[in-house]
Amino acid sequence: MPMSRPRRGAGRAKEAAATLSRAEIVRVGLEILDREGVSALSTRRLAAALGVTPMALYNHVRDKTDLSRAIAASVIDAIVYPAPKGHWRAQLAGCFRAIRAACLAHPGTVRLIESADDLPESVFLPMERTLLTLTAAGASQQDATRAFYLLITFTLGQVGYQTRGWGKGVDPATAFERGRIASGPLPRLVRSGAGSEWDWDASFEFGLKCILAGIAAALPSRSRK
Amino acid sequence: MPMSRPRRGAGRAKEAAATLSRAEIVRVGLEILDREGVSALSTRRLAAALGVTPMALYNHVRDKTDLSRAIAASVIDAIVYPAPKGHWRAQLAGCFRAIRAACLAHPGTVRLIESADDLPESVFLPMERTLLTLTAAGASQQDATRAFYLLITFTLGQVGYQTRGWGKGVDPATAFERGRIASGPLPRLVRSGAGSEWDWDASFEFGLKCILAGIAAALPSRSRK
DNA sequence: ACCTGAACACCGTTCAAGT
DNA sequence: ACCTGAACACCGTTCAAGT
Repeated sequence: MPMSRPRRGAGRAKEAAATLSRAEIVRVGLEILDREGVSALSTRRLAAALGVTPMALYNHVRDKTDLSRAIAASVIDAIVYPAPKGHWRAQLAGCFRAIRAACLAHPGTVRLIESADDLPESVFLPMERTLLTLTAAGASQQDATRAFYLLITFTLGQVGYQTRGWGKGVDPATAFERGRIASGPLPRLVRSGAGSEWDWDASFEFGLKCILAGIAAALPSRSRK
Repeated sequence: MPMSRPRRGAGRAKEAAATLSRAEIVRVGLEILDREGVSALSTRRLAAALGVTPMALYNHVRDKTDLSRAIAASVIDAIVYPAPKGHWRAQLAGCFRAIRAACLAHPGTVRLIESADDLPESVFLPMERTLLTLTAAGASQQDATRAFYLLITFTLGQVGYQTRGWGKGVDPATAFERGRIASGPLPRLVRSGAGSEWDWDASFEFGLKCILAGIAAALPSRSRK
């Protein structure tokens, strides 16, 4: 029965990986995620790309959840935060711009983070940074934490809409005529320019500016400047 | 071969639904989603709950994507927005508080929206409202659109973290000792009070206040009040 | 028009077996 | 210690058939 067994590197497997390792699994997993999206990231598909049997993965990874989290962590861990110097506004802006850039470089990551039950520990790093920066600027521990949630939901959400599209495939100008929206046409929306050519960079910077201005207004008055 | 066929209402199927319909499918689907989460929302599982064969669903629903979107739409469509009266701040606050309340009432919805490629048309309703309110307050079409993205990412993201937890199962006090975080302990985070007893309502209101203050500051000076 | 039943190509994962 | 192969309990969906 065991005739020849020329499995390794056969077929579509582009990785002729000599040795299987957790790092290698994560690397190729991220590649699949970037190229073909979350739905393509299956254990069987990944194993095939590595030229290996599905069950071989389980020697380096506990289960699918562990795998997904490891891939997400590999992106988040690679973020380089700018040195925490200067005005607190600049510190926070730099921190969340770095997060955004990292997630945009690997578009599937946000989806992966969103569908994860447990997040990798490294997400606590920007949180700790934000808390340090804001408490030093005079915010209470509580307000600083609230501000972090505000900043992280905005940052990740924005990347999410940018990468997967918002209302993709729906034309607001005709949605009403086709009877799909109940309450009339959407003239403002039609003229908003929100579409495939929307400038997400500018949109992010606008939101960031608003948030930082709002946080400044929430700081105790003596430290507001 | 066709011996008795006592299928309907047998076993665990709690719905003895006389007639299958799109509305009924969506209703029971939302029930499953609320009770057991997105992963339990499969066509086969749903069909069983309806006391019907999986393929019966396909007479009322195009595919899984269509089903998911219909369920999400049923939640979003049910949102009642407060009358657009009073100060623009109050209008926007009311609008997004309504969205938040609706999503919190059906915790799986955010997950469903996040993993949908195409969003239901009804998401354009709060968008149109936001644009109307803000342009009336003096904002440019572009800034109003940016402000909407800011508000919606924050609102949905916040609900997402609230329902699925943020860093659930990770203790920031010990993450470092266990070697899972690279850059030292997280004293600020430990003392932040962010945990299972975190007050998400207050957190949302804080963020909303910041955002509205920030938007106000971005309005042209003559309409800022 | 609506539903069933068998089938297909996928999943994640267990378990016993090989080296 | 690491990998394979067969198997199990699931998926979404097609297709031919029933009423």
